[in-house]
Amino acid sequence: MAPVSRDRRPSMNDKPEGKDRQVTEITPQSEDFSAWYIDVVRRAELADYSPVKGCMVIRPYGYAIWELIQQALDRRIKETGHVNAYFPLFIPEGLLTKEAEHVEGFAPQVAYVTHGGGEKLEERLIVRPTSEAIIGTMYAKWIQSWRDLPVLINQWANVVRWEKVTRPFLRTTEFLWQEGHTAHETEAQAEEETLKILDLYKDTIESELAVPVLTGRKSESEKFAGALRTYSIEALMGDGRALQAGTSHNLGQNFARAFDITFQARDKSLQHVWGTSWGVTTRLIGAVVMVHGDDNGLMLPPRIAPYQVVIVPIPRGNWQQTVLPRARELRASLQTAGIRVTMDDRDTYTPGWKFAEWELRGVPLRLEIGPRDIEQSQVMLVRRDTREKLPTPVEGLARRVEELLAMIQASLFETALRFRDEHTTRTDSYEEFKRIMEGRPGFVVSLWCGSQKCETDIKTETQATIRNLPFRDPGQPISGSCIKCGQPAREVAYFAKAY
RNA sequence: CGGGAUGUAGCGCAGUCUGGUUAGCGCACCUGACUGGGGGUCAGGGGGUCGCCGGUUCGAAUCCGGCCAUCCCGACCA
Repeated sequence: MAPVSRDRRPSMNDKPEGKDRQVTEITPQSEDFSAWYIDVVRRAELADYSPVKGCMVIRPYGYAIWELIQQALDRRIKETGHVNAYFPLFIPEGLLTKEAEHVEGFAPQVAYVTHGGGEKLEERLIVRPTSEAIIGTMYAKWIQSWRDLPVLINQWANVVRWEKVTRPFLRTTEFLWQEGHTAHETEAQAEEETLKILDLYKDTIESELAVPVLTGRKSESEKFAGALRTYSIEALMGDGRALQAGTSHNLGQNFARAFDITFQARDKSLQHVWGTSWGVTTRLIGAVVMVHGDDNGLMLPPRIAPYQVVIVPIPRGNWQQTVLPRARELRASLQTAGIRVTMDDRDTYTPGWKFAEWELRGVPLRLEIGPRDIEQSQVMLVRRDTREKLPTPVEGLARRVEELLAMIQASLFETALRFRDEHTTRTDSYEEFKRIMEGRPGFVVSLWCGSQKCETDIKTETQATIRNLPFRDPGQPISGSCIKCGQPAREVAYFAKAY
C-alpha cells in the first residue's frame, strides 16, 4: 500500500481556475474504479496509509464501522453457543509445520520473529497468519472425552499475511478478523457447524451490511490449506468483480491428526476430533464501500453507520441563539430514541459544504434545521441514497427517522441485489463467457467438468475463477457439458473475476 | 519475483532536458471580516533536510553513481 497514484489526475495547474474546478476530490467510478475506491476510503477517513508497507491505519470513523459489524456478528456467534477467547500472536515455527498442506499453503506469507530480548531465538516464532496451529495445540490438552465436545471457541484478533499487492481493507499485510475454531465428535456435526456458520455469515452480511452474498463450496484449488472442504460467501462489487466475503472450513480430522487432538468416544475407542474453522475480516468494510458507494462517496447502510443522522443547523442571523438550541433538542430526542446522531455546528463551513462532506462520509440521513423550519415546526430530512428532500414535522420525528432508516436499509439491499441479478449470466457458450469477462463482468453461471485443468485454462484465458459451487439438490443430477472442454459436467459453478 | 514508470509543502503538480538570487502554483490549513437552505467572498498568514547516501562543480531539486520507497502490468492470496 502506498501513496495514491500520482499520475491519475491532470495537474490542477492545467485546469481553469475557480468555478470549473473539480469539487468532489473523488475520481468518478466510471473513470477508474480502483482510484475511486482509494479516494473514498481516504476522503471518508476510513483508513490511511501507514509507514509500514502493506499496513494501514483504521481511522476512528472506519473503526466505528468495524465495531458495529463486530457487535452484530459477535451477538450471533454467542447466540449459537460459541464463546470468545484469546490465543497468542506468536506461534513457534514447529507448530505451523505439523500439518503438511497447511504449511505449504501459508509458508510464503508468513512473517518470522527471529530475535527477542536482544538475543537470537532458539526457535523462530511466526506471527500468526491464522490460528489453527496454536489453537489445535491447546485443544489437544483440553480435550479428553466425548463429554468435552463440542468445543466452540471464537476469537477476535489480528493476523499477518505477507502480501505482495495490498489495498486498504481488501488486502493488507495485517488485518483484523474473527476466527472460530470448533471441535466435534462426528463428521456430521462438524459439517453441520460449518454450514450453520456460513448461514450466520450470510444472514449478518445481508441484513446488517445490506450486501447480498452467494453461498457455496470452494473448488479444490481455492479451498483453505489443510481443510477437507471450504465454503464461502461471495459478493459482487460495483465494478463487476467478486469479493470473497467470508469462509467456513470443514477441517475433517486433518488438524486433529497433526496436533493429536483425541478423545475417548462413547464406545471407549480413542478418536480424533472433527474440526471446523471460519472467519470474516475487515475486508467487509471494503465490500460495503464498493457495493453501495457512488460518485458522491460512501453510502452506509443505517445498521452499521456510526452516525445514522447528521444534523446541520442552518446559520442565519443570530442562529447560535435561535437555531442551535432547537437543533440540540432534536439531537437529544433522537438520541433518547436510540438513534446514532451527530451534529455539525461548526461555524467554519457553509451548509452546502457540510452537505457534500457528510454525503461523502455516507451518513444515511441528513437533518437540516433553519429559521424557516422552526417557524413551521418542521425539519428537512434528506436521504443519502435517493437525495430526496423530505419536509418532516417535528412531532413524531424520531419514529419517522426510524422508518426512513429502515427503508434506506432495505433499499440499499434491494439495489445491490438487483445489480447482482443484472450482472449474473447463465451461459453454456464459452464465447459468451469470454465476452462477459471483458469490461465490467459480473457472475457467470456455467457448467464445469470438475477438472483442475479446465479451471486453470479458464483463468488463464479470461482471468475469471470459480468463486464457488452453489448448493444443489443431490437428487438432481447435472446434465450438460463443461463450458470449457465439453466433457460431461459434474458441477454448476459461479465464475467471476475476483479481488 | 520479472518488465515499465515515478519520488519537490498535508494532497495534486510545475520547475530538472539547458546547474546560478529567497524553489513556485492549485487545493487544504491558520487569523480576521462579511456570509450562510447544495462544496462562499475578500484580506492577511504559516508550512520544504527537493526520497536517501556519495560524487562532479566556485555553485546541484537540476549532471553522474549507488541505494531505498511507491505506483502500473504479469506469477501467489481473506
